[in-house]
Amino acid sequence: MNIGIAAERSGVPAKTIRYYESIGLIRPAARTAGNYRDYDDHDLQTLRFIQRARRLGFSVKDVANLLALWRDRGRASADVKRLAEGHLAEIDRRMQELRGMRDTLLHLMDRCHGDERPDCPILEELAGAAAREAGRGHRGGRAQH
Amino acid sequence: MNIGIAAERSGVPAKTIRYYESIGLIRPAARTAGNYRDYDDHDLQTLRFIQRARRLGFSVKDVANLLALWRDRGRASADVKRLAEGHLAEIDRRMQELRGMRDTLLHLMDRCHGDERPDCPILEELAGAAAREAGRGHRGGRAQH
DNA sequence: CTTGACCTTCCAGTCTCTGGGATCTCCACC
DNA sequence: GGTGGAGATCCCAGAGACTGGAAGGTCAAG
Repeated sequence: MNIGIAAERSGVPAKTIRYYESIGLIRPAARTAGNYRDYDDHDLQTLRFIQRARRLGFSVKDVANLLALWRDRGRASADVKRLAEGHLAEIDRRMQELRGMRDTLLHLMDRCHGDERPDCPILEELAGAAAREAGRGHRGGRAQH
Repeated sequence: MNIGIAAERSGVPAKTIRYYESIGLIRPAARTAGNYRDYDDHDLQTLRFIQRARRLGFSVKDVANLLALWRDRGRASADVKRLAEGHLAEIDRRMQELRGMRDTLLHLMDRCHGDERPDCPILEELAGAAAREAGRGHRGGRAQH
């Protein structure tokens, strides 16, 4: 099948399939007489595998490893799980980071009137209010970092 | 002061300061006779402002807007707050996305033995979740994209 | 005057695509 | 057989936000 059909059926855009081939994530596709890439059901399965892994946030590099494990009938499931654990840790790290940002941001926003007046705790804090407030003993000026 | 000192005191790496200048986020620094960039306390304050905003996850583009609002004594705090709200929404969106990945990943990992045996639900799901999903939740038309 | 830290500029690479342009091939229809 | 249009090919550039490295200029200390 042509790349367009493979794209449609796998959910991976044709452009991205070519890109994956170019970086070696997937093997070069078979070619027709007219030099079109020619995919079969097996390729489709691989493409779908890749798409699902990417949707779970695995990097392309991780996906390459998962793919290798998938093809290796003698793999230990521990190897797969270890990879997944690493990824989970990364997800947790990113969530933690976002949570910290969110908390600080909400705190700042709460104290900003959000009206036509120019005074704004958000800008003040970004500008260094924490230091000055700490010096003056002004309340509520605690920085997260 | 030299860029190295400014970097140290602001927490923004020298390379990044040059980068910020190159993209117009900060104005070109003054230069010494030897063509070294020369920063004063005002520049330092700007750099620190930028760093705090970046730590809160604001994009460089947003930071440029925040900087403009900061310098505009006649701004309305509502404008600042609106920008912050947009950013908060983006943070929430990303957290949601990560939470979804995390949930799915955890679900898969729970069912994987993680031992020396090769059978692994993580790989199995990546390889064929769609087939089962199609059986349960029918997808009417082919993908449009 | 030499040494070495610090500075300069510019180019390339990261990561994962995505869009665009020029050109080529296929297929259905007349 | 001709034609139109879809869809294929290739390659370059850009996005976001830096980061590393090369090749060379400047400065203060010894």
